[in-house]
Amino acid sequence: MLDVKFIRQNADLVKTSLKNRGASIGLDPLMEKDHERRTLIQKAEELKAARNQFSMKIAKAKGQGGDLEQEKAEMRRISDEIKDLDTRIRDVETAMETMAMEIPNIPHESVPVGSDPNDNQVVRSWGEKPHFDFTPRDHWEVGENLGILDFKRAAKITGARFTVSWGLGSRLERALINFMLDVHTGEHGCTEVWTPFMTNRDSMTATGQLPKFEEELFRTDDFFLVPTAEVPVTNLYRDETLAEEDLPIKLVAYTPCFRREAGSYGKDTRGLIRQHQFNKVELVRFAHPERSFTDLEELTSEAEAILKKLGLHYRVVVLCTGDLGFSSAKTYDLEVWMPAQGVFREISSCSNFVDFQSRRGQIRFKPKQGKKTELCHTLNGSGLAVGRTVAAILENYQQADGTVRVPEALRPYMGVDLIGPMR
RNA sequence: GGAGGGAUGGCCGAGUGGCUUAAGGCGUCGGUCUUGAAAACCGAUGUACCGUCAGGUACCGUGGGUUCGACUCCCACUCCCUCCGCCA
Repeated sequence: MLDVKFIRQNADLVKTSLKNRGASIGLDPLMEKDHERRTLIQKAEELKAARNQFSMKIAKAKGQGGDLEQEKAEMRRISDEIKDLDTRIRDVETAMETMAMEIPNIPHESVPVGSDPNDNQVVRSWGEKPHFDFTPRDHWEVGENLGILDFKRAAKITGARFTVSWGLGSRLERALINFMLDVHTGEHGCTEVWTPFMTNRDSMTATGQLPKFEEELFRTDDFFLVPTAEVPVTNLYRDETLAEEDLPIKLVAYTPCFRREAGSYGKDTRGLIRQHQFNKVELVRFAHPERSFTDLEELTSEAEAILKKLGLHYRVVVLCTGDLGFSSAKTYDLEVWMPAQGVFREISSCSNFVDFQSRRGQIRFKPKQGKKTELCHTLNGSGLAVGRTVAAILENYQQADGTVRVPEALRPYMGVDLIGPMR
């Protein structure tokens, strides 16, 4: 959420931001409410000052045995008026909150202006496309032929867009999770956290999933299933004040992720690319505002490190204003090469939300030299999406006979060099 | 599911209708002392909103009510804790 005062003072900037994002909402209704609110507050505070005066007078008179009937009557009138004004103020503020929640973050100045994914810019790439002497098969075909991926039974147990993995397929999933966590904790200095996989409404609101994207979430009667570890991990410090010297705080968490994928019917219906439930190792940072964009570069390179160790060809793309997520000020997508389809697929998304989430969640820090408490900047990135990593490995490391070589870095975790057919 | 207890500043914690401008402690910051540190002592230290300024207002879990006036009394709700029951 943006600060209403900031919107008021930087209306042009916010309007440009909305236009560049292709957003359809305007600022005028919010600004009108803002004006109304300030007028009402001024009136109410004047009356409250008067009420405090009268109250003091009555208290003193009572001490001297006096009885101020006239003042009491006046007080009653003032109190009624205050109550009325307070109700109106609250209504206006509720309306403003609803409107402000719908305004997306302002893209950072370094973000290219554009309308759709075609305007995203490739920043760099790593590795090379692997060469095949045969026509590479899609990962679901590789997995089903080996008997390690089982979409049919998953559909029977639950439904479409779920997966069962068997044997070394299951082990690959687990190996990747452990491998990623070990790299981020051991080499990147992240602290591992284990969180609830369901959260309440306040947490979903702070990170920006609610109120706008409720149709994307699975829910129980009481809670929402996490669509990403970003939600529980970022909310660890909601409504807390951190110490400046503790920043940046670097966390990493594994969670399953649950997404309805509403509006994506017909897209990626086969394989592991778009599932209702998938595993992800997530990097989250709480950063000092002065260096959060440096933190974004670091965090992105930490996610890249996993792809490098796995020997997977990828490229880094900076999202243009039109493709940028609602809460993000700047996002790099890591796209891994998928030889069967001959395309790069998103496998990680690394974003700096600046103070957008921390304002909603009141995540703050106290500067050392007696300055005012400030909002932290929050960042996160997949490090990586595990299901898509499995897909990438199956496609990039497949061999003519249908077996799949295990990337060097993963062998200690897999216990084998080769994934052969299930017996 | 049943019974009971609780929610006050960064943290702990006192506070039964108007000197609450929220006691006291811890922590933090500054100072004195010290070669330096610790200890001791002295002082400072909440957040947000309105206003160009002066200044003003609000905030003791949330929302109502009573009252001239609510941290304090009444009602409802939320969350946390303890015990019992059930249970991986």
